[in-house]
Amino acid sequence: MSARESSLDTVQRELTAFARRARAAAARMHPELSLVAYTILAHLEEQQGCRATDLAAYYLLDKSTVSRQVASLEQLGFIERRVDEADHRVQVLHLAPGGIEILTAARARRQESIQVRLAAWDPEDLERFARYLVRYNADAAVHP
Amino acid sequence: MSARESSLDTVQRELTAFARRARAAAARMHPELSLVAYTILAHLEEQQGCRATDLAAYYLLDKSTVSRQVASLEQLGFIERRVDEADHRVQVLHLAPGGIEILTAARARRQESIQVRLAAWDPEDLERFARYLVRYNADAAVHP
DNA sequence: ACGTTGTGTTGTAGAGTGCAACAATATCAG
DNA sequence: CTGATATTGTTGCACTCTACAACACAACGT
Repeated sequence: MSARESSLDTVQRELTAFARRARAAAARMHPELSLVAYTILAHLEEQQGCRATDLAAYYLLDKSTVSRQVASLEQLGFIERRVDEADHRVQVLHLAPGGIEILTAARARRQESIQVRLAAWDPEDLERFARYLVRYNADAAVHP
Repeated sequence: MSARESSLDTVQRELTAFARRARAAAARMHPELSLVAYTILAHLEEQQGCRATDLAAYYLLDKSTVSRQVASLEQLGFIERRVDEADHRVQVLHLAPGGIEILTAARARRQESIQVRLAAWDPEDLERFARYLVRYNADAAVHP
């Protein structure tokens, strides 16, 4: 096996292992907010004015799944749905005050956890790791 | 926000995004093998002679969940259960021929996909990325 | 021998998901 | 303008994954 194949193999294996643990880890960190819910709220914070269809496309979810998640998040008072005036089929999603609050709390707990976990990392390693992850996800979006 | 905090934030966000997509991506790549099933088979290949309890601990799953997954995989002919002679409570799990076959096929498809995705990466970047992921997962195992 | 601990199974309930069918709105061809 | 088609989102349905609780069985300690 070449060095390149070996690296690819490692990347695949480690990412798979990570993905497998992520859901349970998220549930432990913030039981009140599932990984999907957390992700949607974080996405809405980044990109104010998101449509449900965009979320479905980005996270590879069925539109019905997103529809239910959104309905649930709205009922909990975490997000608001505003009908787009230009296109009455579209609902534009926004964070509600309650959503901002719980997102902030959940993220703080996640950050605390990751800070402990990566405390021993050099700043350069951390920065490079972050860049690699961004690049990987960008590549994954192009070659799904 | 300091550079370190910014990097931590990016790592967290990108890993979350990745985790969110992993399941659907796996389902697309090998519909006959769920992400959990694939992970268990790969784990068994690496570590011949695994106990169900070890799998549960490693992947943060309930023992009942692992029990059902294992039962399903055995019924499909992908793994074998052998009672440990030294401790009759323990079932040692091994890959069956069918499991080796389907694991090989699924991994090939995953590798093909990841190869396309990371085709433009320099070997050094790839190698560093792989090392970072290994280190991250090791840290995550220590600070769960 | 008996209580405790460890390993795995089964019952139950709930969340997450995809597919198919549907309603409402928008767009485009004629 | 009108009707066909496409887009956006919801609902019904079935299935998987999952955790928790209760249990059975084996092993280990006193």
